[in-house]
Amino acid sequence: MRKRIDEIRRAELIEAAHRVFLREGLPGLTTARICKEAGMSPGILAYYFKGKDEVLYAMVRFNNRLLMEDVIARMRQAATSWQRLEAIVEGNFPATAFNRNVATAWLSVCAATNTNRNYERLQRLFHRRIASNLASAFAGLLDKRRLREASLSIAGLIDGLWLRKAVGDDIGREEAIATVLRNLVALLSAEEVDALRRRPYGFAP
Amino acid sequence: MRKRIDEIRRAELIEAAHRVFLREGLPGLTTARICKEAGMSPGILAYYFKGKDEVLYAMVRFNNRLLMEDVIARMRQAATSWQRLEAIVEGNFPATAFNRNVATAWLSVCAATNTNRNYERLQRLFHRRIASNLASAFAGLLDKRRLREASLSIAGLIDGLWLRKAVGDDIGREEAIATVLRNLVALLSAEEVDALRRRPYGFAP
DNA sequence: CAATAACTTGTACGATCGTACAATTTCCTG
DNA sequence: CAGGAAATTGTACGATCGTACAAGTTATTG
Repeated sequence: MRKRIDEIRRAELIEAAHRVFLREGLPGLTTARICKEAGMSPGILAYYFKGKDEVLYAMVRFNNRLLMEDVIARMRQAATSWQRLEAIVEGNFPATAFNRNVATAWLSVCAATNTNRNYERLQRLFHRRIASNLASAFAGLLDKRRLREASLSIAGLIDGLWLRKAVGDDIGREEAIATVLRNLVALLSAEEVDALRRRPYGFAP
Repeated sequence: MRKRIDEIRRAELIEAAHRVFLREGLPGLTTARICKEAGMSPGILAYYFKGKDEVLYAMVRFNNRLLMEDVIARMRQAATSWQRLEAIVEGNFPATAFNRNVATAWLSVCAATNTNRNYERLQRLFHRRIASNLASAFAGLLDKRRLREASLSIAGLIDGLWLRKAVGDDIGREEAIATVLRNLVALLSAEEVDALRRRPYGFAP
């Protein structure tokens, strides 16, 4: 039973940290507030974690995993390469999460990447996953140069729209998705778009 | 002579704050470090500024103004609408500033926008300027809907590429500019691009 | 050359944070 | 029901930060 209560408490603290993080921002995320949010004593954090940084790391890791799993689930339901691309884009703008607080939180983590090695590793992994997913959807259709161009454009635009959301721009989820997909279509020729739409998932070049 | 030394010291402190900011990040930007960087006593900051926040505000404001003036200077040299667009894009990736530290600093400011009203006002103004510049370059060519689409894509992609730079992605200035311009061309029809290239600056619809 | 204003220094105070730790309570087991 | 391990509490310590302020130095002016 020891293992059980351990993981329960850790999960509770991580969830509490997440709520505080979204409400107070990264500078406002203190150990005392996390414990209070979880309804526990201020000292409890040091018992289940090595320190504050470990909680943060676990929190970011958990949310990245959540987003990734959502994207993967969407991709599994895709029948064509085009639907796979839609799944990637839509998955990167979760309906319940595309708001200013979440965007700001995400931005804070990116900003902290420069000083915190753990964050950097996490972000790098996260970005590689997106690039890998895009590459699989484009597989065999684009050469290396154009794949890089499309990936950078799509991934960059997704991040950019999140950033605009963070600074208060009035962008809706549907508009964000439409904007990315519009750019995606524009970057490809009509024949390429048609090929993506016709090509079933799992197509090997 | 009072006004003179006042502004000199203020400028020195702002410059010192800027250097510390780029080196240590937003969390590492302390009053003591700013003063030490400027070669002054720790208490001097309170004499020339109301507090730390005012220094930060002045610093961001100063750098935004610098970037804006560069963009405007480039736009003045443009002979056609297309060159105006190039000026906007190139001006948003300054050769000496498109590096990871600057990108991280910029990101930190965006992340702080949610809690700091002054930052929010500054960022909002900054974004309006870019939107306004883009609108003037597209004037008469695109209707309201497509203007919004193009502005959101271009401005979002610019911000997104800065974000990728901040998290360590290996993106060069030329590649960033080329990516944005490539998307811009893709979003327009061949006739529209041609019209932009032919149309002299100052064209009235 | 004073004397008054402007400028600069160094320090000290209060607040806040992360963390360690002894004390206390809860829970399980033999 | 004991008794020891696990879990939780509350506090206290050191470090760091922003700011205020008295004291000291420099410059200006009558």
